[in-house]
Amino acid sequence: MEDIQRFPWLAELNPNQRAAVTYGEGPLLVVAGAGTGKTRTLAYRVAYLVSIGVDPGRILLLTFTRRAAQDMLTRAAAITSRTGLALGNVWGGTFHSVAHRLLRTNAKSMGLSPQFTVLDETDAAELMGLLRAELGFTGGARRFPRKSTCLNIYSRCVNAELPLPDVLGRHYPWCANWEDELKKLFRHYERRKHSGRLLDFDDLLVYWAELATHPRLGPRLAERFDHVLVDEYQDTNVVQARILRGMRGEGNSIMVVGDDAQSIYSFRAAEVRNMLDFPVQFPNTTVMTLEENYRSKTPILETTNRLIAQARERYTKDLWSARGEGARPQLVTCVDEHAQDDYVIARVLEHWEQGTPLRDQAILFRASHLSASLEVELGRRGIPFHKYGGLRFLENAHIKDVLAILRIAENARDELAWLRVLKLLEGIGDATAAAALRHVAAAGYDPRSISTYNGPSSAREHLHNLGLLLADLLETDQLPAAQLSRVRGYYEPLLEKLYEQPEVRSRDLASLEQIASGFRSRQRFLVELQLDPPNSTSDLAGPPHLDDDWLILSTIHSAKGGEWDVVYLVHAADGFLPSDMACGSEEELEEELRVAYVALTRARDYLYVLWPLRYYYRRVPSSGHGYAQLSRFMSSEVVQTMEPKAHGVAPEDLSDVLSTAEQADLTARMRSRWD
DNA sequence: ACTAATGTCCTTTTT
DNA sequence: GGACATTAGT
Repeated sequence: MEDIQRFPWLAELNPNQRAAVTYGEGPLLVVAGAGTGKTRTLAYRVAYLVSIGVDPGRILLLTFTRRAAQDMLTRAAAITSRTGLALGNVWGGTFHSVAHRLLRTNAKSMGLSPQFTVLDETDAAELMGLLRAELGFTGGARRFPRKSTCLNIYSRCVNAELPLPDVLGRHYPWCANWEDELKKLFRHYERRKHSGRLLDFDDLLVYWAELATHPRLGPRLAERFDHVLVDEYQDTNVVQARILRGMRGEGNSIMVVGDDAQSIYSFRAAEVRNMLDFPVQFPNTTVMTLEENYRSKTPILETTNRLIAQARERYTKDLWSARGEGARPQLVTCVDEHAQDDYVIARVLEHWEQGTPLRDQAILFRASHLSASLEVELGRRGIPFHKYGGLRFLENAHIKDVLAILRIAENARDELAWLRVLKLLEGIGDATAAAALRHVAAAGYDPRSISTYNGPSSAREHLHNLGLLLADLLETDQLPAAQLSRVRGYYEPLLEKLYEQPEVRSRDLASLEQIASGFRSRQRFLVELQLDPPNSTSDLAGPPHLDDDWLILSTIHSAKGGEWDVVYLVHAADGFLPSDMACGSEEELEEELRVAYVALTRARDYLYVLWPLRYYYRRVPSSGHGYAQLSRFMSSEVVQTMEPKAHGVAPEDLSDVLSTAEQADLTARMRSRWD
């Protein structure tokens, strides 16, 4: 009460939220169901702490994405500004980005080179592949696990803190007979990373954990912060939990927020137990729960409550709506994928005509490729949209090529970057690239020395130019965008020889340069790009115009934390949701159910669940004859439809009408049209 | 010895 | 369209 008089904005919270925001000493676990104001609570908490005099630079806010941290800090700043207070420099970001920041300044104390560079997932897999070949594990009678599998196994060992045999037995039984080879591979992987001054994503966490739990270094780090706040705690892994235990010092307090019903990252070794066991790991924890939902109208919430009621194991209770009655969710059966596209677009336009902007409507799907036909159709009809998730912009070959050149300038010991750049040249393959790299190593890793490598004549001029380019990047003090521009000057001529449609790729390089223009140092540009890659087409587009409006397309995973007036879940068929990739165990299926729950709980006013009855182009996993089945999670008892009949008309199957000879005649005529 | 091209199989979610 | 193995070509 006293607090409300001092800070009137606290009256904008409900009593439970307010209790969490103004909570005093000791660890705090907030179990917050979907739409119960989790983000709001964290933002107000930051604002509150700053308002009562906590130094913003001593607050650490850990979130799942960079965007989430920014959103919260923007909201917090808006609140404090109402009492005439600036928010200041709160430490905010993902575990990985904060880890990077801490390791960059503490590299020496951990025995790391301060010039280390970061390997992203594909680079790490590439290194696994390289070592696998060097160690002679490839080419035998028994097939060795592919490089990405090797990395996944390694990564799970690290992130789950489990020994190799356990991981193999539990998740990769078909690789169990390679245990010795894998162990050797991982040993070499560690060595090679160290000699190349490289850290992979997992290293960022692990080194931070080592720093935080070290008997002498840990306490020094912990006393650096007064408050540590963690969002989406249900999706952290045991290394992150260890970091948090280390970050708990004498005088500081820790607050975590999460919802076990929304844990959807166990494929990345996230551990719900982190959240459930928090009170055990942090003695004297206070637990608070938020159950009042401010997002969804009652019929939607009843549906999502019924949906999650199918979960075998669950801790959070049912939510109740503060928003009252509204339209019932609709389960829509479509004849095929095109009918689904048509139906969704028709409803989108209908809602738009009734006043709901496109940006307040979202189409959600389990896997990125499931929106392909919809994207084509939206493009054809001129309806603007932005897609979130599954972009893999950085994994495009031409983007990787260009960035590899910058990475050499940053860390000349990065052999992966070298090999990639060298193998672009004509006449240079694995063996010559490796020889060229030995030449550079012999010159003390001076990148300029590549000029003097006596390679095949077809590549000699390019090698010379590469040396000049690298010298240019090293010697001058240009901004990242200018450096990228130089790199493009070297690379664009190669681009035309290397790829089919160089214009498209060239445009991508232009947007990359656009992104680079936001950075002042090459190191920051490279690292930020790796740790926070563009995740949506809007990240790649220029700044939006005020009057622009666009529809949202998103993977369910990328939609986490979002909410929209109208939500369409498409491809709600067995095999897609749950994904047939995840039907191997009870645990995986449970997680798919939670994925479905995350999807449906994004809706505020209207919810449509759609599934196509028939698939033409893709094999349908469960029933082999082109017909799908409704998602096992979405029975009519769960989503109570008002639209019993199927939408769309299937084209008649004419495959038996023509004889084989007539078919051949038809195709022959089509083929010879230009003769 | 090395590179380039061809063929076959598989295709989730992301820091 | 990518990973990987195999084959053709220099």
